[in-house]
Amino acid sequence: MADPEFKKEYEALAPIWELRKELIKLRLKEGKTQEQVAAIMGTKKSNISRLESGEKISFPTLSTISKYANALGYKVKLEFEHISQS
Amino acid sequence: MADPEFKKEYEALAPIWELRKELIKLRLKEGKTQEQVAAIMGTKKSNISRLESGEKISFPTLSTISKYANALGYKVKLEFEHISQS
DNA sequence: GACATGGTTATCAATTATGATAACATTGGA
DNA sequence: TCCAATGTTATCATAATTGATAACCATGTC
Repeated sequence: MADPEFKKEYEALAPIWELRKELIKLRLKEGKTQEQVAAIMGTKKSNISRLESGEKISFPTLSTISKYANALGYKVKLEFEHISQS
Repeated sequence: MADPEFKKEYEALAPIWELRKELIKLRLKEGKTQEQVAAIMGTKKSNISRLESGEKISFPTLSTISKYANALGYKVKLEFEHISQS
């Protein structure tokens, strides 16, 4: 974490970890399994697993996130927060 | 719009139009050109144009949206709204 | 008119995300 | 133990996004 390159990478990925945690939380809250969500989305459970906690992190498209949310009865809302100057 | 298939397509794309409008609004608010944003993001202005208002609509990745927002001094925040049952 | 600026469009290559299948790990219950 | 359910991982094929280049349009200014 002392390595500025690594730190930058880590910080860039942080939002993805947050998102994943949210997705899982949402799914459990609605009492659904990965397989059920997959079925509604028209895909397979392995893909849901990858989306939620796959080893190789990727940046899903808005389409995927939206489909996932819809499958659980939610819709996605995007907001932009101004970063305070230092 | 009477065609249910078309209607479904349209509604699925609606969030993208919203996002695009927001991106443009944010950029203008910060007084930056597409070329300036592109430079900060490490890409070209044509790609920014496509992202903001390209003819062929696509669903950008969270990575792209995040980079764009960061280039303008913002960070992306995702929220999930429960859809009321009908 | 010539020119610079900002934005658009078309195209192709490269990268990345997604889909599908199969095998495996883990857990809990009968 | 055996079994079913749930989630994970690996792999490959397909689809989609993104990058880069170039040409173009529209506008305003000299």
